Amino acid sequence: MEAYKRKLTKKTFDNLSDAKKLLIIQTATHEFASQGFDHANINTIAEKAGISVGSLYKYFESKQDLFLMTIHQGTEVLTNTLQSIIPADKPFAEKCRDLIQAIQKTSREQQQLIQLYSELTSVGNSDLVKQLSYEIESISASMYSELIKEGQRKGEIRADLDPAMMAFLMDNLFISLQFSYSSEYYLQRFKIFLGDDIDDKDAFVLDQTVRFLTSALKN
Amino acid sequence: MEAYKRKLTKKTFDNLSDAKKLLIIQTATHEFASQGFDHANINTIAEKAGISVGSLYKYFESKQDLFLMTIHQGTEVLTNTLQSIIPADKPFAEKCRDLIQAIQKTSREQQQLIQLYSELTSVGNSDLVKQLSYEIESISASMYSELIKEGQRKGEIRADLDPAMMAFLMDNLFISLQFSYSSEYYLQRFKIFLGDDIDDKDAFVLDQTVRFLTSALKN
Amino acid sequence: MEAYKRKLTKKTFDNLSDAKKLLIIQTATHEFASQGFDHANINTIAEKAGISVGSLYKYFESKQDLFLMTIHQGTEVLTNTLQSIIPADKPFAEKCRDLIQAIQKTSREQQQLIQLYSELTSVGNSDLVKQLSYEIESISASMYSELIKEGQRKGEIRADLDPAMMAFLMDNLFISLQFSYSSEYYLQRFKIFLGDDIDDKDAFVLDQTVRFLTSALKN
Amino acid sequence: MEAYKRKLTKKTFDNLSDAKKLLIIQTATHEFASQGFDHANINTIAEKAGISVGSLYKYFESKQDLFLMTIHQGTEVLTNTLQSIIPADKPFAEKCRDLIQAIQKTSREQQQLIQLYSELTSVGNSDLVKQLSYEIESISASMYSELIKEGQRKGEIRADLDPAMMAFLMDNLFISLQFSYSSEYYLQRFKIFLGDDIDDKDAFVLDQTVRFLTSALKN
DNA sequence: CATGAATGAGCTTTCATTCAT
DNA sequence: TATGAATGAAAGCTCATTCAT
Repeated sequence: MEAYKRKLTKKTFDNLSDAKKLLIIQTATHEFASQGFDHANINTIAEKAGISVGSLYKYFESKQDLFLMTIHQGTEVLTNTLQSIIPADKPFAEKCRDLIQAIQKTSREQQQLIQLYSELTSVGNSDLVKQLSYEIESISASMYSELIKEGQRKGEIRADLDPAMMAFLMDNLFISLQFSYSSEYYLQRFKIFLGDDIDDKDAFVLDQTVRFLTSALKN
Repeated sequence: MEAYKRKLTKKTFDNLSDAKKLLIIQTATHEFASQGFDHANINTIAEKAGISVGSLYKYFESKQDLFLMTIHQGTEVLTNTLQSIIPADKPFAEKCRDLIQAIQKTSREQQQLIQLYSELTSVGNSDLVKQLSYEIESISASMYSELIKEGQRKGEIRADLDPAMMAFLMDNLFISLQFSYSSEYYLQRFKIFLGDDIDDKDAFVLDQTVRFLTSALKN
Repeated sequence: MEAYKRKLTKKTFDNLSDAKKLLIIQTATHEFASQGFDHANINTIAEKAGISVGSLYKYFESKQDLFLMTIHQGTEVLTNTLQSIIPADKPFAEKCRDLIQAIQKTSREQQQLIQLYSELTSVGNSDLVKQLSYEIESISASMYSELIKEGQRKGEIRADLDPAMMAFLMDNLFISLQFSYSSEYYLQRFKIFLGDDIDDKDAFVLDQTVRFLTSALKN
Repeated sequence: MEAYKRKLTKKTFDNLSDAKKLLIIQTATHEFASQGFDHANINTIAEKAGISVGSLYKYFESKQDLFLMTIHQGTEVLTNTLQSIIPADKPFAEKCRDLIQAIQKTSREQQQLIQLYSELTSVGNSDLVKQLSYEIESISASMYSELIKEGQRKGEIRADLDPAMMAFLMDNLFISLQFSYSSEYYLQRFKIFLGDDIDDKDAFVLDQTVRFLTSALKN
């Protein structure tokens, strides 16, 4: 899995000023998130970022690389959230609550990042995509897994549950929730299940999900 | 939501022999599932189905309509599975087991249908897409919701849980599982969480998921 | 010019009931007039006329033939108007007035026919078009020419003017006026010259055009 | 009417060398004039002009814009002729003669431009078409109108004739004459009225038309 | 290094006409 | 004689990528 490693950006991009790098990333993120990978337009991105296509291709090998880099950047933002919640010294149930609350908050604030992530499937299955998905998913996998194990050590979580599998199920719930708050299609579906006033129901959704999750795992 | 209704196929398609209809649906399903909506090629579909493009456009208004029809067809297959499990006279836990087992089975057998479904987001948000998504999701929504309510009536499921919300969380888990067994990207992710030998772990996944779910809801 | 003669309709069409013939002609006229020759759709015409395309092609060799037939029919209507005005026993000036008034009236009532006529140029230059245009134009040519000659015999019109040439100039004026009342583009132009309230100025246009024309020719 | 203004060409076209611009304009003019708007082929134009379709679409938004640009260019040529004749210090009758002579000359030399103009109607009625037609027609409208008014001030033209209406009638005659010398259909018609030896009759046509026109207007 | 003009394959959709029934 | 399903060539337009300046 680790075998193939390639940088997503060329040195030329790394040498850019932070301001310019940020501008390019933001522009690309916006375009990919709003148009989807296929309909995103490289020329438009270059224009909106105030650089030439020629330069863009000096910084990135291809459209795909640019896309994957925006994902990579976005993931850091999301990972940081996990890092700030999971290691805390709190009971499992409270961490669950914090995580779900964070999802509700970031899904709305960082809508584009979630939308980006859900475009990953459109891109085909190059080695690069595999590498990236590994980077992304293995972080969640190990963090949630650790969270479960810790809960089991502390006696909060049943010992007959497999930590990896529970991490997987938790992540499934969290990803679904993220999509439900940010993608148009999943928002639709959210409303079909719960009614149109989703945005007034944050507390309800939070409460019920915490109950569901803690009850599922608790000793 | 019900206001706008349009047939996905023209009468000319309905008049076709069952064999021809099936061939077209299968060909289109395969193309859309393997290439994604944007990269699917109408000319290729026509050629592989042994008809002319002209005819294809006599049967369907547009590429989008053809796509949505394949989804519609596919959904029926999946819905049938639900219909055969949920009304049964069994305890809730057993129905959960049946449902997850069905997911494991159909996700592999009907891989294309799941892939198709995950393409729905690429298509934009026409009224037709909304109508279709409503058809699809509201069936699951109501069936799972009923399942929960029944469990509550029978005292199997805690009364403090909201049936609609629990239906939503269940469906989230099930959809995630479906994707994990059929989409390349989610399969990757599945393996990152649980190791490469996914296909040998059906029983394990089934068992753990049932535990998780029943424990989450049980009284 | 007379060399090539071919019927525009097949015997099969002639054998149809008058009602059916009329329906086909009206439907085709409407489609060609509103869409233009190129964008007119044979299948649509058949459908709206309540017959099959197959039948339509039994009645007419081609789209072009159908079009030319509608023109042919339309011309008769317009020619009738000339026939009713020119032979009358009135002074030249009054006939001019009658002609222009007729143009104002029929251009609005039979808008489609004029629009049809202006599509003749789009059709290319087959022998059939030549034959048809000859039929149409030679009638006006000879009638206006006779009108002038008669005016000259009666001493109403200057003898130094060539009747054929004057007929040509008159017809130019009349055709331009017809277009100005029926084609969208020429109506625009009409308004640019005379202001937006064209429809309130019939009397004015009539009066000024009669003055212009009679003064141009009078002895 | 002036409200909506859009450039017909993109900056990229303006930046081209004059030779290249001219080549593109000429190629497009030829294609549109010979094939008509609908049958003109963008790929053919690009090929004949020695550029790629991609480039053509970098220079022009659409087929329609390319077409309208060729008209716009053509109009300038025609307008220049008016500008050189109408302001001269000559009697009205002589200006008429000059105008008609100019029509006979340019209609043959610039046949394509006239054919182009007669295609304007095929294009539908976008705002762009309206804008362009306004540009074209209002120039003739005001110039002819001024010509009449000047004639009235100088006592050459009857005071009871409305200048705008007379300008309209004059322009009708002139446009008809232009078409008669350049469009195949109208040339046919010309010959039906005057006989096949049109090209030997320039002097005759000129003389008779001047007589007609001056007599129509003179005091 | 930066630029941005140029490329051209590729794709959806239309519609006059045919012909088996 | 009537039908209408089937055909398939044809055309406008897009956009990732290159490369001369």
